[in-house]
Amino acid sequence: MQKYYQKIKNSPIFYGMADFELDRMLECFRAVIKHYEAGDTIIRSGDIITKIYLILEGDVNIEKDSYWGRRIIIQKLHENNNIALSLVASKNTESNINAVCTKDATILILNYEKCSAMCQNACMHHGAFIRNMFKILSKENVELIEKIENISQKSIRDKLLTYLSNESQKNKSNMFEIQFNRQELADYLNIDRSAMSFELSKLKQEGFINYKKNKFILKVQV
Amino acid sequence: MQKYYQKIKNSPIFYGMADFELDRMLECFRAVIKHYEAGDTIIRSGDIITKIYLILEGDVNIEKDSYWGRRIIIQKLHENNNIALSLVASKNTESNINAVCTKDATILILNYEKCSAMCQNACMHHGAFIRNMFKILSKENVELIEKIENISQKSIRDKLLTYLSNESQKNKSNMFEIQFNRQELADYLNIDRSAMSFELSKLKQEGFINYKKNKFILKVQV
DNA sequence: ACATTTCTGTTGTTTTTACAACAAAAGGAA
DNA sequence: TTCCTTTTGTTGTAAAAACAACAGAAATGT
Repeated sequence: MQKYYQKIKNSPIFYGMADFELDRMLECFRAVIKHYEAGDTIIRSGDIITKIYLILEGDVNIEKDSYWGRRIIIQKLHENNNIALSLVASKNTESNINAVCTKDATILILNYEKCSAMCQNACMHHGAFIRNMFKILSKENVELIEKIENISQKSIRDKLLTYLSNESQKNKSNMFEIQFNRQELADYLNIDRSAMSFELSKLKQEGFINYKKNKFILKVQV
Repeated sequence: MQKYYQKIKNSPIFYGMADFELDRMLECFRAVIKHYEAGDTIIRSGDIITKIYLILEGDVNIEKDSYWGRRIIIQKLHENNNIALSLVASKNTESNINAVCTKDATILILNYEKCSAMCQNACMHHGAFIRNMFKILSKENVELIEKIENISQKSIRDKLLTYLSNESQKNKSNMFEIQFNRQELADYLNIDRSAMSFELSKLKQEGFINYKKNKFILKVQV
């Protein structure tokens, strides 16, 4: 635990807490650290989620299997992200998603149920913690809405321009670097990779954008 | 305010509060009630959101205008829903969505900022309130993920079957009634209405489903 | 009951996308 | 460097969806 203390302290979910408060919380939550290898399933669809998972290292995908085989990537999570935080609040709710480790990961696991039952009123730090959770969930909400906006566009071109425009706004610059490679971007936008590459080429030719690998320049105000 | 007291009391955001607590909260939050007519814009993209909006009556759409004209419906909100709750937590964040009244509405507006600044520690009911908000946001999160699942399917048929299957699960029955009419369902699933109607007919012919108006029977386990 | 409006289903045509197969470029390892 | 692997770009074809236009059904108002 000591090895990861700084990381834990700097994570959004413990934001603004002094060391002594953090120590108290970790104890109260029965915090444990668990390691997962790429390919491991951390949460399986159907599991009852009663714990909070904080990614300290590694990558995790939130996926959903459709009944006819196709796998949908809902979110890609990294360091400092929480897994399935929204499922903790709705008690005794089965998970409807899988959380799959895609890059060797270290996860901090907090027994939220136990703690919230015990110290809802007693533990003075609980209030700050739940406010942090609320903020995290809010942010996630905004991101999900953004994803819906992106994939709700009706053509590949519109999806790309909307996505790039959103990224540009977030970076407050018309030059920015994206987090996805081409296949991942296609998965995120729910389109065919080759068709997307073709459309990117066209957009470049027509002077709307420029790019090299993951660095993009949005030349038009969309 | 008295006219809507029971509605307010029974809303999820004030869940579990006694009358005296509710009174105190409403005062603390500087609660006001505002009426909107169908067509009114309640929140405009660019607004800074510092208040909590609770729908007591009427319908509200959360929409996003794409830069090339098309309007995307992100969510349809009704009685007991909160508008843009996720934007309140991220302080000083501009709204990136429009909230448009689609059926004459009565909205309870709470000055969250003022209250949370004043009584974060003082007001003993604030804790319960934020836990309620957390739960609401969690639920919304789960619904957004479900929408992403639905619209991420690659064919109209798969979108329909996924949506119907999810509805069936929620109703714990293979017979259920859906909340959308055909045009609204097509908007929600991001597909063309007529193409959707055609696919529904095929699914009925092939024996996968049966339906009459908004009542559906899912005959297969998908 | 009748007229009018709204909602739903059907069909043909055009446009867009997915898919497959391959080419070119970039990145790593020996 | 060279070989091999991974990523990205290109093209033709087949499949799917959007679109438009209309017909029939259901709901609504008078």
